[in-house]
Amino acid sequence: MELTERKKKVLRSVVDLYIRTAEPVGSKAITALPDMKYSSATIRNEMADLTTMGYLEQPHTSAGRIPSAAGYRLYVDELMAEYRLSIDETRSINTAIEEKMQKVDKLVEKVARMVSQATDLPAISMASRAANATVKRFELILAGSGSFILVVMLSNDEVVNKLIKLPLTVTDEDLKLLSALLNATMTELPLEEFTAGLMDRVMRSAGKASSLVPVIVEFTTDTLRHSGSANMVVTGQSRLLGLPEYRDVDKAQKVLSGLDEDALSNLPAVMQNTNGTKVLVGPENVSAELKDTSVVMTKFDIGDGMQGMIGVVGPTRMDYAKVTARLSYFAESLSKMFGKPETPQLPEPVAEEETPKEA
Amino acid sequence: MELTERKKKVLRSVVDLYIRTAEPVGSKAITALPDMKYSSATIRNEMADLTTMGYLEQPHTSAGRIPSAAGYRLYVDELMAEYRLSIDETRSINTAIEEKMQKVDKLVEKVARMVSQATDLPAISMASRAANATVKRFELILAGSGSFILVVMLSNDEVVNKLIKLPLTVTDEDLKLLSALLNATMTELPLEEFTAGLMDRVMRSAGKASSLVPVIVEFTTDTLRHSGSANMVVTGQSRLLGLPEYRDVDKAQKVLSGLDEDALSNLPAVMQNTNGTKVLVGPENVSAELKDTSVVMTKFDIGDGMQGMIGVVGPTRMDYAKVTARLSYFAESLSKMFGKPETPQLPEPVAEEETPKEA
DNA sequence: TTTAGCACTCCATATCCTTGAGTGCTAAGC
DNA sequence: GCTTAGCACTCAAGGATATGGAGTGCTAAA
Repeated sequence: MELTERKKKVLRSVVDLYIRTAEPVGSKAITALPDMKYSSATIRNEMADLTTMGYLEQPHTSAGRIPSAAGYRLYVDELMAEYRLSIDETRSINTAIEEKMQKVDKLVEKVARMVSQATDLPAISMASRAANATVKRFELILAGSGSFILVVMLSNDEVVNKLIKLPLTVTDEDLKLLSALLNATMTELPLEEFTAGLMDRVMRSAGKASSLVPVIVEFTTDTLRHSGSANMVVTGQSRLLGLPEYRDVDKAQKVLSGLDEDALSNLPAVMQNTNGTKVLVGPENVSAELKDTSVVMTKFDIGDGMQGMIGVVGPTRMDYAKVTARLSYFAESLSKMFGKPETPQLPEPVAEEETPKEA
Repeated sequence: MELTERKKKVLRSVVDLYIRTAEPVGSKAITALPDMKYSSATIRNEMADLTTMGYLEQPHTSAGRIPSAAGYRLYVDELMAEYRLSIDETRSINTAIEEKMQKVDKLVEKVARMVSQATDLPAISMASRAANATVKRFELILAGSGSFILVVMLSNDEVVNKLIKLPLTVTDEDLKLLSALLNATMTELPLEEFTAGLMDRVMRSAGKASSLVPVIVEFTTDTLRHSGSANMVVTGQSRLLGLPEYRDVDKAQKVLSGLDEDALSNLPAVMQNTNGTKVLVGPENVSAELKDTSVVMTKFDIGDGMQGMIGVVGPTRMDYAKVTARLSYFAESLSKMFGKPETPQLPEPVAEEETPKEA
């Protein structure tokens, strides 16, 4: 059967209405739309066709139609009108970002909160470090007799540290020597080369401080191993319960448990080869628990070779146009903010942080 | 009216039963209990008394009784039988801790997940840094021309760092000088002394690197300001929905939104002067959203002057005995693990807290 | 002081009915 | 040919009514 222009128009109307009302859409409701010049009977025929073509579904004989997954897919890909953010919306997103981004180290969490608030849906936010990092530099800082701080700088400019306490006394001198040794032997190495053999060699050269080596090596390999893994936050789950489709507690629980589990761990894989915004409709989704929901995700650039992803989870009938618009705008603003450190037009040192407010 | 032993026994039975069934408890159900030697009429009289005394409530005339907040309070404080953890339970908690604790920096999150799983309720986990910290030491590490890493060591042995990129070239020499200056002038100072005047003086002495000072100072004050603030994670919200009292979506939403908001920010204050485990029943609770739920919280020691708190949120009829037992055991195990400096394979003398030992 | 008995209350559940929105189909109109 | 008015039919949602049963309070007897 041919998917005529009129059929598309009807389909779009059905989806639009269903997104607004969450109720099955009848032929009469379509007729009432401003630029629908046909009678309800004609619409009924078109809707019957769309149903046999698989774009619409009927909960029961005497109900209106609701879009099927395929219907949403078509809608998202071709039919939906682009949503233009109002100036108000862009402004409120911008000020939100400015206000909240004082402390960058909570980036992931903050972004999740903001996105959740902006869309009134649960939001996912994650940042993944660049994979396959190597160590660029070790620093050992004395912190008192018997304890020191290990600082490991990675090739992706990430820095991790750890306070290590040992039952032996170390001097500043010991640490200087040891860090020189570490920097000479264990930098620029991929994870695979951190073998027992390497550790042995280093320990043998380390002399007095050799007992520190295992702790350091363990922490380092651990860091390298987990570099590249994602750091994910989900917030705003309770917003789901405000939606009519989740008045059914069982449904709600299924979805929520799909959200706070590590069930989302393959999201990064799904987004691997995508640029920009991706919409996963219902069954296309990452996990079984989410098969009755949709996920809209988009990437952004955090700089330093790191990537961020933000997304929201909602019912399949969510307002894709609005959500994708807001999400993209978020991603764009964040990319602008973090992606390019090389745009210092302020004499003010531009770190990842902003505006010293001390007068 | 006198609260006789028999009344207490009845009250305990009512609470026990209600915890199990989530249904109002009638006089007959009490009679059916193994060591109840009285008839239902007698029990009825006792229950009527307990109702007028405010320990029980009646949803409607012809229903059984449910405990009031005061009833739960009494139950928790005096009546409940101590729950003894089985060997299985202690073992599974221990292995969970061992497995998951590889990476300490995700402590808070991991703990929340484990506790939530162990109790089948939403869990809260937080770690608060010691308040009123001062800076013990600054370190500046070159990370490439135009960028360096600022490491700030606090008096509570916490270490924070930040990668700073600047549009000017800094040499290793510059950084050495600057860090000496910082360590000479800005360590051991409480937050209040970080004034504009101080910054001016430092900048004037800093010479070539003076433009770095504002960024450093800002980051430092920010760190000090947020030191003492808590780092909180809530997980397992969806577990609530499995409970009969939250089949009502509106109730569920209220509670959930009370959980993922910052509504919990005054929990630390509530726990301030408590040691061990605290039970907040219903209206005693931290926020209005949680007034129909109970919170069980307990502290543990992370070492380095930092404190952790774990807790769960559940319906007022939750199994207090079981929950508090598991929570305490968790807290104890974690204290053992972190409370003392990290001494590889040295058995340590630990914790003087009371020990629910395995049977 | 305890208990058996009884009348009473009120919720929960099931059943039945009505209502109305929506459909598919047919036949007439353009 | 396409479109539309009309009609019979279906089915879920909501309201009203009846019924069963769990539980109570009270009284009087043991």
